[in-house]
This record gives sequence, C-alpha cells and structure tokens, in this order.
Amino acid sequence: MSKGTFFITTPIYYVNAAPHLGTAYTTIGADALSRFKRMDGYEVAFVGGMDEHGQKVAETAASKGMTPQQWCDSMEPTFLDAWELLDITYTDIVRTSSDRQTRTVQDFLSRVNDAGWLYTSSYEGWYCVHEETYYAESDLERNDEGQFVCPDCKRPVRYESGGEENWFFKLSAFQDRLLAFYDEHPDFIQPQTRRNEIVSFVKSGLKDLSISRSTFDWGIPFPFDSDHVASVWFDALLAYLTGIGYADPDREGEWERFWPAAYHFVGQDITRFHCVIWPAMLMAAGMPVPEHVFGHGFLLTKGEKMSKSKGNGVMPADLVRIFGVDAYRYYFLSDVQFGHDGDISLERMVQVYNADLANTWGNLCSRVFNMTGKYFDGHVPAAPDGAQDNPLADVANTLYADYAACMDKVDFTGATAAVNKLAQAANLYVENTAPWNLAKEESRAEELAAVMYNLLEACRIVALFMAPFMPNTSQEVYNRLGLGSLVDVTDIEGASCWGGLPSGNAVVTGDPLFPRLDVDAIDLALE
RNA sequence: UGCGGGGUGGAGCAGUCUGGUAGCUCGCCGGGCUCAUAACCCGGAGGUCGUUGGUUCAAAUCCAGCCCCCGCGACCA
Repeated sequence: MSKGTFFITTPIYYVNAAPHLGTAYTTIGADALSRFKRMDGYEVAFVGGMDEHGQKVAETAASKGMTPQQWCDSMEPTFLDAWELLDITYTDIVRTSSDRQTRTVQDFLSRVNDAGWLYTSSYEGWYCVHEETYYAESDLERNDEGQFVCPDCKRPVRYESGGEENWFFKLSAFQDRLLAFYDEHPDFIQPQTRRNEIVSFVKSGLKDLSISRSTFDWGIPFPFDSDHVASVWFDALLAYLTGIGYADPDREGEWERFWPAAYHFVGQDITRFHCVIWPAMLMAAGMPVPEHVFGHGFLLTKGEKMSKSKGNGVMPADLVRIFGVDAYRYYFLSDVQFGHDGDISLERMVQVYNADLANTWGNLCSRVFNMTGKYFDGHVPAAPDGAQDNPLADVANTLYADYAACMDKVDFTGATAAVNKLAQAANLYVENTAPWNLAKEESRAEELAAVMYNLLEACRIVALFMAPFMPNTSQEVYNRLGLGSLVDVTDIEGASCWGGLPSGNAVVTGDPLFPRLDVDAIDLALE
C-alpha cells in the first residue's frame, strides 16, 4: 500500500568535472533518503543528471578536438560509473543535451512566454564569458591594472554593445510573491540558517534575468527565436521535470503525480538559484513550487574547503577501495551533520569505522551468529513466550518513530545514532545475560533460547534500519539470517515489529562484516 | 569595508532557536568477562563552554562590545 509519491533530486552536475567527494556527498545523502522513503512505503522518483550546455563546455570540447556532444558523451561513463560505485538508486539521470530535455525546455519556455513573463531587450553591458552573465557597472570590480573585472570570478569583462536582442525573464515581478511564499512555508529552505540569507537577498531587490544567449550555439534553441539558446536557469533546472517525464509522450501522466518535488538537495553555493529563480520560474509557468530545498554544508579538510591545489584531491573511488561503499556512505552521512560544514579526515574515518562498524555492529553480528552456531546448530531458536518482555524490544519498539523523525528532518546523524543505540544495547545484553554461562546448564536451555532469539532479532532490526545507509551489509546480514531481499521492503515500520524473525531459519556465521582497520597501515596510493 | 560559518575536557563534535545539575565518539587510567573482529561490559581522570560587560533567582544558551580561525580567490556539492 503506497503512502504516496516522493520526488527528490540532486543537482544536475556540471559535466566538465568528474564526480568528487562533494558531488558524491550530495548524492549519497539523497540516495539514503530515497531508499528510506521506498522502505517506508512511498513511490520514489530520484533524479539527477548532467549539465552539458554552455560556452565553457563548447570550449573544452574544442580544445580536445571534439564536438561538444562528443565531449559530453565521453564524460557520461565517468558519472554513471561513480553512481554505480556508490550504489545510487537514481530512477532517472537526465543529460541536458538529450532530445527529451530539449522538449521540456522548449515547452516550458513557450508556457512562460505565453503567460507574458518574457520580453526582449537589446542588451548593452558588461559581460563575463566565464560566468555567462551580464553585470551592471556598479557591481564590477577593478583589478590591479584598473580593468573592470567580474565580481564573481575576477576575470576581465568585456563591453557588449551592438544592440543585440536578448530574452529576459521578469524575475523582478516575483519579489513579493516569493517573500510571501517564504513566509507561508517557513521550512521551504533548509536548514534555517540558509533561509535568512535568501530572504534578505530577495528583500534587497530582484533584477530581471537575461535568459538567452546568442554568442554561442551549444544549447537549446528558443522555440520562438532560434537565434537564441537557453541559459543555464532555463535549461539545467528544468532537467528535474524531464526526469519525471515532463513533455514526454511516452510517460503520460507521470510528472503530474510526482510534482512538486519533496526535496531538492543542493550545495550551499546553488541554494540561491533553487530558492529564488526556480520558484519564480515555476510560478511564471503556473506550476506548484517544490516543498523543500535543502542546502547542505561543505566538506572541509582541516577546517578548509577542499580543493585539488591544497593537495587533498581524494576521489570517492580511493576511499571506497579502502573502506568499501557501505562504510563510505555511513561515514559521510553519520559523522557530518548534513546541514553544516564538516571536517573530514582519513583518521576520523578509520575511527568511526572501527568504533561504529567493526566494534559495535560488525562484532555484534560475529558474536551472536557464532553463538547461534555453537548453541543451536546454526538455527534461530524458538521465539520465547512473552517475547516483548526484554530490554532490546524496549529499544526496538521506539526505533521507527525516532528514526523516521530524524529522516524527515534530513538528520542522518540522528538516524544512524538511533540505530546504533540498539546495537549497543544488544552488546550490553550479551554481557548481562552471558549466554556462555547459560549454555553450561541444561536446566536453563529455555532461557538461553530466549536470549539468543532476542539477539538475532535485534541484529535483524539493526540491519533493517541501516539499509538506507549501508544497503550491501544489511542485505548480507539478512542473507545470513535466511531472510529475503531488503529491496522488497515497503513497510519498514511493520517489518521492524519485534518478533518478525522466523524461528528455525538457518543462520550463517560468515566472515567479519567490517574487518578492523589500522590507520597506519592504510596507503591511499594517490598519484 | 562587506556577506556567511565557527571558537565547548588531548582530538573531533552535540547542546545555543524553546535559559535551570556540561553530553557524545575517539584517546588515556583502573577493573570485569571470554561468545566475538586485541573485540564487549563497568568505573575513573580531564572542561570556570574565545574574551569583557549586561539582563536574570539562574547563561555555553539571551543582549552589547572585543579578539581569533575559516569560506565567499581557480575546477567545484
């Protein structure tokens, strides 16, 4: 029984740069939430893509002796491989150079134009090729030679005159509607700290937006003016719609079911576009506005923003090689508060891996499965009478509520901590019940069976709730418990009810799920 | 100048919005257990919460000032 639809997106990543830790961070976060929502009974659409248009891409392609399309095609595997490596469950990945994206963009432009929100104006002004944007002279800065430079990228700008016509979007007309919208939907922009920034930005006044380019042709032509191609706003953002079948004759009725998006996950740097321009575009098209935009923090190393020149150009694959995908996902999502900037380091990653995964969760499975092998010939013992009456059930019974509340706030740290509590409680329960002593006394066989059943059941439930973060190891635990596929779970609340583990299932001890790591023995083997 | 984030026991963080015994992980010290991945469990040491002043019966938490660190310089979430 479906609880409804849930549509979440990651940014449409710029094609010129291969996915790195930051890109991966946004993506695994969105994936974890997607997986949870599926397990919680929602029909999920999860869309990302590649932003392939623009002058810079065309130039890069030219420098490699390729057409822009060839260059973009050559980059596609890099992205798809990265998402496969990280076990990302996108339901659609939209390339902006695709025909279906062209359909979406042209349809949307016509819609907005028909509604009267576009106009042409001959633009004279200072243009930055790199940012693909015009600037007012008052916004420009000067470099050491006294030249005007772009306030964003500090490159010299050039004066474009000649009376060339450009298309403009009447963004300024939406100022009041946007402010009213923020007011009525205080949780539209998350986390809260981002909200204040946006509100004050909009209050300071919005300018109309130049949305067409005629200085290059690597883009989607305006349907009513083929000399112009759409700028990034009226291209990349619309890929979200393409990903749910907008203007797609083969996917009739689909986008209406999924729109508006529940969440756009974005980095802080593009929060503004998603919170200002995008809602205004949708209002102009007469379409509903997304429910939430979540601007997560940046990953830092030693307190500084990551970058290649600072020598911390570690790629996701480097870390996956050492820790495995599951631990990679777990580390970034549990140890860094999703809304805040977070320090990451190899040392910390090893620490979290050993503490939470090897010692607590992995070791719990080892000891419990091993004892099941020794005392019950590798089978789940009969569930005890009064099954609810044990300390582990007490923890497990409140777990869904705690966990779901955290996931709804996009608090991955809180959600994983809630699961860890059960694993910790189980380790404590082992100490307190000392099954190895019970096993020595024939008369206490029933007690031993109850204890072991409870422990196995706790393992099952931990695996269940860890699945959105660590899909592979959770499935492995399910396999070892003789249970089915976690991907089929569509009612995690029901599945987490105490006593769901069938007695008699064969239990496989297996190798350690997370072998301990020694930080000194790790060689990142970077070039 | 400006905008934003941050300064909490040795390290990394939570708590600050909704004032009221300072919490978590790691590390360290002592003890217990032996099913387990030198794992697990218990106890302990260690912080006047950047600084000054204010509000209050009471402030890490609210207000004002000050100091320091970081991002807004390129690829880039």
